[in-house]
Amino acid sequence: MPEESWKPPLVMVAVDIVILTLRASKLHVLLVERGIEPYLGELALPGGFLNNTEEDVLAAAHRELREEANLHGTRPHLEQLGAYGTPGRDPRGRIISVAYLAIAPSLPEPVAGTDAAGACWEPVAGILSGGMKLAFDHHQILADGVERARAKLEYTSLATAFCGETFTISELQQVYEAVWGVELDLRNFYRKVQGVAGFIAPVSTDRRTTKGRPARLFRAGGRTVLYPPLVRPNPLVADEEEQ
Amino acid sequence: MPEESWKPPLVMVAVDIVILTLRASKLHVLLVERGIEPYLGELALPGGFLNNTEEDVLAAAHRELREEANLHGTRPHLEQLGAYGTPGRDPRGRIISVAYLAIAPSLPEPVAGTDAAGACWEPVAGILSGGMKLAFDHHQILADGVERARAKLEYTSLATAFCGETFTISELQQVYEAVWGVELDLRNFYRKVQGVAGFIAPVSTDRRTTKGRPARLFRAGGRTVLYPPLVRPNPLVADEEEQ
DNA sequence: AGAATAGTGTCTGTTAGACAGTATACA
DNA sequence: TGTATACTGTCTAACAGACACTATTCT
Repeated sequence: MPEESWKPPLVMVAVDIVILTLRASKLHVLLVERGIEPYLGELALPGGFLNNTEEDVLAAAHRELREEANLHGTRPHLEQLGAYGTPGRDPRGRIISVAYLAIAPSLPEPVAGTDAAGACWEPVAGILSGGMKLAFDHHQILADGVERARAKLEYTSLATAFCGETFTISELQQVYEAVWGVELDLRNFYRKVQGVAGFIAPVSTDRRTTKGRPARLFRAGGRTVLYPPLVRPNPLVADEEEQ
Repeated sequence: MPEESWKPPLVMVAVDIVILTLRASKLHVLLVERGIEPYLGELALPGGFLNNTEEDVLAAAHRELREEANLHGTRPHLEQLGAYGTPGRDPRGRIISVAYLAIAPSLPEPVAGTDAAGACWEPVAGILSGGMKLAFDHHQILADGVERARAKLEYTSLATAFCGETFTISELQQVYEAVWGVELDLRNFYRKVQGVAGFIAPVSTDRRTTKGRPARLFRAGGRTVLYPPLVRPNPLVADEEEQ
């Protein structure tokens, strides 16, 4: 038990961000090549320490997001994943990292972040299957972030955060298929999506595509909680658990 | 941007725990009366600082759980809710609190925690409706914890964590009704619960109750992820949002 | 037999999944 | 009119919600 003059230990606080987007109909995450030790030269999630004792954690996440990804104008979705504070996760000392999940619309231009030297979009599938190692415990953080995104697609309008201001229904379907890693029936998807009140709202204009019939445009409806939810197909219930 | 000799700021790290249980068929949370400033004498979630620089955050949560609630033998469910790190949330300085959600079976005995002086179980409903103020940002943490529990009842076997080693189906139903704050149809509940493979497993013995036909006993089946999920009734979809 | 609690069975409207055809635009 | 893309309609099996009765124990 703490005595009278006992002082709590001091630790460093960092933020790390799982920035997800769609590129070429595949789920990608933004990674940076580390320019300093430890893990110099290896790939890691973008992030950094709090600037000062007064900086808000969420504000720090927003700042890192701005520095690393060049999201001109767009206000991406940003939510906290949790704190990762196992001793020894960073050889520099006791560091607690607050992880965030960000969802960005797929931008035509490549990364070209102002700050981080080698920033790149990497396909998530290859990393999760163990084909690529990340620094620190970032593999776990990424896995948690992807699982959060998959789950929230079911019962929130998070999918629209992957799209631009306006989008077509098949673009929205590609989001679900890429994040969930499944194929969905086109007709059932149309029916369900348009059946959830307030999920998507029609926009008068049509988008001219290369060929064929132009698709109708939609924007995110006001509703953020989807009811009834869009349930993902049975994941062949093998019993695995968190914690 | 940090320069060469820049050092990250140091902050204090605490853990706070939302310990939920069922008492008299109502959802309760464990609160303690603060014995020191700030918020001296007010009610707060149990918690405290890391013991030392080497203590794991999850281990600290387990330690606080052991100190505050006397859970003889039972291994309660414990999962992280997230980090709460807004500057100014604690007048003593910059403190980041990692919040945890714990679910404990309802014990017949009152609290009598070894450590905290005035620990008591308080009904959650009254607090959430604004009828009771908590110290710090603990009202928000409690609200997040309850919402997490409500959500996880749908698609995980979390409800069994509210029960003892063995339980009857109507006891399980009382968990759902208390946490969700709704009434469920008894017959549909029996059908659904027994339809989810691996959710509950029968135990040969019957429990002698006061009167009437003895109820069959079950224990938690191996499965932690429920498929199909037990969806809670439509919450009259009014559009509210987190973040 | 009555009281008290435990546990089924059925009916119906809705939904999910599977599937094939029609519509619109451009060359 | 051919091609390429966008969209819609139907059928069926399963499920959800509503509802009323039977079963077992003790006194």
